[in-house]
Amino acid sequence: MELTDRKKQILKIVVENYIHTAEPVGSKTIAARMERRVSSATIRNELAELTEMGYLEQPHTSAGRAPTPKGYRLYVDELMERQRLSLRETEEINAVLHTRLKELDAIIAQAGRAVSSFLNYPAYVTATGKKQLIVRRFDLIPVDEWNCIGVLMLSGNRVKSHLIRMQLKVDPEQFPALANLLNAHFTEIAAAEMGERLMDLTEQLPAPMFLLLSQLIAAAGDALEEQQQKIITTGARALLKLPEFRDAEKAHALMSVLADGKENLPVPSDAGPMKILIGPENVADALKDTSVVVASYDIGDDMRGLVGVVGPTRMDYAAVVARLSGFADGLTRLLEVHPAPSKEDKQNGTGKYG
Amino acid sequence: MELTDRKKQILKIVVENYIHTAEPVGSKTIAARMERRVSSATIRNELAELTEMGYLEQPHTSAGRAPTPKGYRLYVDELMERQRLSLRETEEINAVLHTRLKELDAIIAQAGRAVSSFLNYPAYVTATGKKQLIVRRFDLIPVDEWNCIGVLMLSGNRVKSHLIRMQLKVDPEQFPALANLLNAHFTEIAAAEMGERLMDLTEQLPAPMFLLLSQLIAAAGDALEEQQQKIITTGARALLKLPEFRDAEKAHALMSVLADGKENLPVPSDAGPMKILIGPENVADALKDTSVVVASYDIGDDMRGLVGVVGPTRMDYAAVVARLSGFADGLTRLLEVHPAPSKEDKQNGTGKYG
DNA sequence: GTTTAGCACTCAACCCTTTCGAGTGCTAAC
DNA sequence: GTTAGCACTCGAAAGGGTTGAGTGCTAAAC
Repeated sequence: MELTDRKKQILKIVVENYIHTAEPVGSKTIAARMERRVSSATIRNELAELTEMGYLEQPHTSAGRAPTPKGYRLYVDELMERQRLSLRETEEINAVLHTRLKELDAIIAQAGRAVSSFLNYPAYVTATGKKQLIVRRFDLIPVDEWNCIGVLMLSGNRVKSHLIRMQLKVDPEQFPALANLLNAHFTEIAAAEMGERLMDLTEQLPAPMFLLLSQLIAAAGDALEEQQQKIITTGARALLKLPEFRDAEKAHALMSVLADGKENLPVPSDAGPMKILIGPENVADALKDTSVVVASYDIGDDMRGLVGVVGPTRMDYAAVVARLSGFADGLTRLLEVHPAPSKEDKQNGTGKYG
Repeated sequence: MELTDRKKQILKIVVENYIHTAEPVGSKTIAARMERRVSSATIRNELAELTEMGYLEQPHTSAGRAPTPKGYRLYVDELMERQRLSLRETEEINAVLHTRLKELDAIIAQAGRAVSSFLNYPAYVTATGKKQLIVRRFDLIPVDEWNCIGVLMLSGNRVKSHLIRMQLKVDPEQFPALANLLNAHFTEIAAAEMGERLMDLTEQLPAPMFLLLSQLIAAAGDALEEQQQKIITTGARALLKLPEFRDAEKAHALMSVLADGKENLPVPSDAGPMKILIGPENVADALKDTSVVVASYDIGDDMRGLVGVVGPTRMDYAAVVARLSGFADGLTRLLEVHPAPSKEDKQNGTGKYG
């Protein structure tokens, strides 16, 4: 038996239809989509042969055809039209990839994963507040005439550094002068003020110097930026174990809320360190059937965050409460501004770069 | 009507049973668990009153009772026994939280999230290889007599820095000497060799100097460590939209494989940059009903990684192939060793600290 | 030889009914 | 106040009939 062009065309139609509907495709549907008009009976003959050849299969006698793996393979290797990405899509992809994660985000995301896998419920973690980081000191380490390493010492004993490629060629001996300028005018102030200060200096500095300075300031501003409000949710998988989410619909609905739930998740509790919201006590409609347990933790002195867990109303409150508060405490300690040297630190005798 | 102690005890039993079974609890079950032996009829009387008072509800006349939100509330506020975490659990929690994420992990995790949300299939990202980062240069910026900022310039133009609290008080003027030692003996070599070199110096240095040096070397070693093999999976949620995973069982099974699937996921394709595995072509049993599309990307010069997507056999191969290769290209470019200054960088005129 | 219309046939999906049993509410006795 | 006993309720599971999309085959048309 031979794989004629018409057979291929039919196979392609079957695959593409099945991809979108997940339903076996019938001869009539195919006939309607064929280039050259043919009757469904003809298609049926062809289908029978394609089935015999192993490219298609029938879930049961009176159903349409679905592709077999062999059928998909042929489709992928020969029939599929390679798509080109639109320019917009390419740009979107690159944009997402280039959004660097801030350090805090990474910690928070990890905490979320940990909580969720510990408790077997979906977890969410937020960080809110108006933390004002300020620069305590600038250092510039010359690398060559185009590059230097900028090192910022920030409030809370944090250090950030990055290689900076200068817009102008710089005599390495100029770097100390630049650093001095930075330290003289731009330390101990909020990021917002830096712009003003820079303006004040416009007239006192030669143009190239000013240019370099503004570049450095911009870089510093970047580093000072801490996410204001970030919500990360993870662990949706855990929901599926629970009988109340047996049907995927419900589970999916809840997960969607969690995934982009920004506004819907319970707000910081004003009172104690721990809050339990049961079913209808939740404000968000989507959570009316679920309970939420939230604990708050401190991020340094000025920010606060929440770790929460979402589950069915019949969640194991006792276990959740205990573990969640353990996590909250752990996070608070982890994010303390002046961390006491921990046992671990002593052991390997170091702080950590990073 | 009064909330007697017995009523409370009954309520507690109902809640705790319901928490574990998700099934309405009947009078007989309760009777069996009561402290003081009573008949099920007595329990039924009490249940009727608890129901009337709004603490319990009946899904239908001939079913047992389940707690109402009000019932849970009472349980949480009064009846629940606060659990204490075992020491082991507390330690586990702290251990997870203290595992800092390496930079590469964060990028990879983010890429995974992006892929999955773009393509609406679960995604996994791996990084494998034996990347040897080496230190190009050390700098130590004195802060006070106890602290300094260590700045490492690494191969691939990466910079890392961290505040280091020294084990001994150090005269700030000693830092340049320490840095010189480091630069003289510990640059341009693999992390593994550092230990040996350090040993070689044992006798040539005064003890305190040696101590400080080893502390700094340990910190550097930490920074050089790049994850060797890391698999991150995300986006399980996407599966639930698909009819083939309508029943949560299937979805959950697949997700479990993904979540800790280390060994089961398709291995790096030796050939081209892209590989499609359809249904039974997969080695792992759990993936026999699903297809996997993987693309590989480069991490600098020595490492490779994979971005993959898992979906039903009827996945939209054309779309997935196009977008996935877009991501792979993007990642390769993002992780290039000598990144060309991007448009973005020119725009805001800076590199970024971080 | 290929294509088409026509027709009998198949079988999952849907709906309706019946059966079954866990669990109730009530009553009367202890 | 507690208990045994019994009739009752109602969801879940199992059986049976109907429906309709889709097939395979045959015989006629191209």
